[in-house]
Amino acid sequence: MAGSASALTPRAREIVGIARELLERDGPSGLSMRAIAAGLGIKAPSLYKHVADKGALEVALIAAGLEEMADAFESATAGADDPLTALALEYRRFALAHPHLYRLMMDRPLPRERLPAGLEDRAGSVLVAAVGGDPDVARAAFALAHGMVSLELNDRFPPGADIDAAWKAGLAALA
Amino acid sequence: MAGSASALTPRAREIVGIARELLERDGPSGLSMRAIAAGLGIKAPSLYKHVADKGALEVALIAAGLEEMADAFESATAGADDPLTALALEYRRFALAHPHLYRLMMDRPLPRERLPAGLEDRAGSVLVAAVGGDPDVARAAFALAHGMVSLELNDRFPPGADIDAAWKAGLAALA
DNA sequence: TTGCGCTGGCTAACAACGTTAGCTAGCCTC
DNA sequence: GAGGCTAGCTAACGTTGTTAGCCAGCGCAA
Repeated sequence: MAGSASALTPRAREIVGIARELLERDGPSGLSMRAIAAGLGIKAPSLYKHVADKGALEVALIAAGLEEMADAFESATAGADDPLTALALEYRRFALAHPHLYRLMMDRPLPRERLPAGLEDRAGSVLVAAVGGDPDVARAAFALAHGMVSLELNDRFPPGADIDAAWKAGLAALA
Repeated sequence: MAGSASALTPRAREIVGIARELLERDGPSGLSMRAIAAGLGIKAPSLYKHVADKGALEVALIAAGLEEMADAFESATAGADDPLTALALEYRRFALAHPHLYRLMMDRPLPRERLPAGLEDRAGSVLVAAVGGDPDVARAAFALAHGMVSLELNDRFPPGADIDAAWKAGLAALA
């Protein structure tokens, strides 16, 4: 049996929902099993009747995030006259809208075998298409986008830096 | 060379040294106060006679890493005929040589006020020079480099992806 | 109706974590 | 010698993820 996100029982999906809220509101330190349980009016050990462990819960959050990103990318580039810029805007928008989720998704190796098959490729193929078909350029663009939002989220640019201009310079070079 | 290390007592510098070894060998989960103390043959609470808390210890590790990176960047670009490529190679080399340290340095907001003044700018100015003076292009190059190593460290590229070629494509575009 | 077993709660507990309080052995200085 | 500082110690607290074991309620079958 495949351990994908859609294979979750309804109660497990409730748990993931609360986890998502906690993560987005309070950050990773607020994402404790006891806090999740409290959000459902139950005690922490009861969660283990529905979820294997905290890692599985995080995998579910990651999978949901990847799915949302892929959806957003597809609708952002569909029929856009400049798909690369549209994709970049959407990438940044998603990351800034969900900073804690984005970090959870990106700041560790991907647990590929615990993820639904093909999920990872969905967002990737949109990018390759937007960039004109060259996978090396696509990977550089992916790195540019991830680097830009990662540095922005972590407040790594000097105060007063023109982040829009940096995006523009990078995208213009790769186009 | 007025670094944060000079603000530390000798014993504190020993502690940071053990912490560095533990982090690099066992990753962040191996970096516990008890493990650090054990490496010195003492008990965890004794560490607090020398270091304010674990956060301060991490700041010391981050500062040391930034200093090493700045040194490496300066000697890598000094007299290079292609400073941007030399910088990129050195950036990647450092990150792959110290993956856990690199993540500790980059995966969170910079604690600027606990860091030696000017440290952050040192590496930055090397990059701006290597890129020709345009700060927007420099930030895009920074993002490209950080994104590339971050994705590589987290095994984010598909198996068999030509990472060298992706670097080359990105750098060629920004040059 | 009685009884079986599953589901989904619960309490108690454990190990590991960062951290604080309070004690003390040894050493330097007056 | 006396005082005080240094740097260790033990004991303990609160929090974390997690396991074990118990029990109420429900559906179902004999």
